[in-house]
Amino acid sequence: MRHNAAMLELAILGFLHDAPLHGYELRKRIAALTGHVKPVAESTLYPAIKRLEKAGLLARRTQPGAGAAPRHMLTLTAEGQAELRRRLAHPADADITDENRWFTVLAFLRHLEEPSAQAEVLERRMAFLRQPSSFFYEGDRPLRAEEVDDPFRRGILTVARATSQAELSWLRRTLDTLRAATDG
Amino acid sequence: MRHNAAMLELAILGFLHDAPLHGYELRKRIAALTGHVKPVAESTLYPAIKRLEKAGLLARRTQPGAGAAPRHMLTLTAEGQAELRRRLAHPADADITDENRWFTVLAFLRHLEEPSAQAEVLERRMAFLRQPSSFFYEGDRPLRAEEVDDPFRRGILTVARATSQAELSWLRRTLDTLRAATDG
DNA sequence: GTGCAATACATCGTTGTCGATGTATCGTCG
DNA sequence: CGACGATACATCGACAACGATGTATTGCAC
Repeated sequence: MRHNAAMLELAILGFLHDAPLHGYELRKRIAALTGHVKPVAESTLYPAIKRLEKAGLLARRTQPGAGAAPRHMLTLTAEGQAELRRRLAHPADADITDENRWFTVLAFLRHLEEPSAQAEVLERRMAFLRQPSSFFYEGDRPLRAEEVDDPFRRGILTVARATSQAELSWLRRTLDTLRAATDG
Repeated sequence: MRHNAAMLELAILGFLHDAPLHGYELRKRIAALTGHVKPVAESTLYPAIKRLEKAGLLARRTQPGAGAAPRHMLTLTAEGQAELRRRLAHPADADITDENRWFTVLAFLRHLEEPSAQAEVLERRMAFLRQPSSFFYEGDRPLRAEEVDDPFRRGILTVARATSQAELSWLRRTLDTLRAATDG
């Protein structure tokens, strides 16, 4: 289960948790979710479906094609639902640090039932965003935007800073709500 | 030259343009640049160096190791410099749309000599950020944060919006400066 | 004096990615 | 009626990613 694979599989499991879908429709939904940033090829999606099927996480029933060729309606099995929750509750480190992958986790995090489990995941992201890290260093010291001469590198730091602040403030608001839900 | 490979190769060429380095040092710089978001394994870096060497983009000279094992000092060849500029001037679409890859382009964009060539690349990013795209759709219409119920999906849209606004304003400022440099 | 971390590079095997290509049906436009 | 695009899925081959593992040296701490 390499880098992107985890993300793609998570998206498949997540979408199928909402409703049974066939591959082609799944493909369109994934394209809408991540396609404008990082498109997924058909020849990547179908093998991924097979992997998940082989692992018993989803089942397919062939239906006469509404439009054209026969459709393979895909349904999440009980194990599939359990696996989805496991992956959402305990994402790999790269799922927390890589924005693309993190957004995929967020897109399906509502499938975790416990607000406290959701909060735990958000807290991991918060810890990552809070640690002082840069893209450029002087020795071991992370450089701030003002200390970098190159305007393009300053841009990286400026944008990263704005993103991180916006996300931290959203995380704080959302965690407050989740904690209120747990206490109440 | 698949997905990540392009980004990794660009980083190698970019760092070597500044100064000759050996693989181990290269690895540390790449880790600083992108490692906290998306780490690169040693066993990915060394084959990448070999690919570039084989393509004649860089040359190596073996030196007695300062610390330990013999170092392979890597230098960018003339073709390597030309290739770096080519990749910077004409990035693939995914280099523009994927934030990780885009940041890598930005980190080395100063190696393009012409301010007008730099401006062209920034304009491609601006065009991408300006087109109305979401992560969630109702039919074909992109949904705004306020229209989405799920708090986590709202978070995605909120954060993406803040990033995109911060970056657009930085892009406008920087493009103004670049245009002033071209006119002046 | 020996284990351990850091330096520095390499290879191997498994798995994932993706472009190219193929197959088949249906609707529609001309 | 013939081309074309959308629907719907599949296979193949080349190549990239990466964990595991290996090799070899230096220096430091215990």
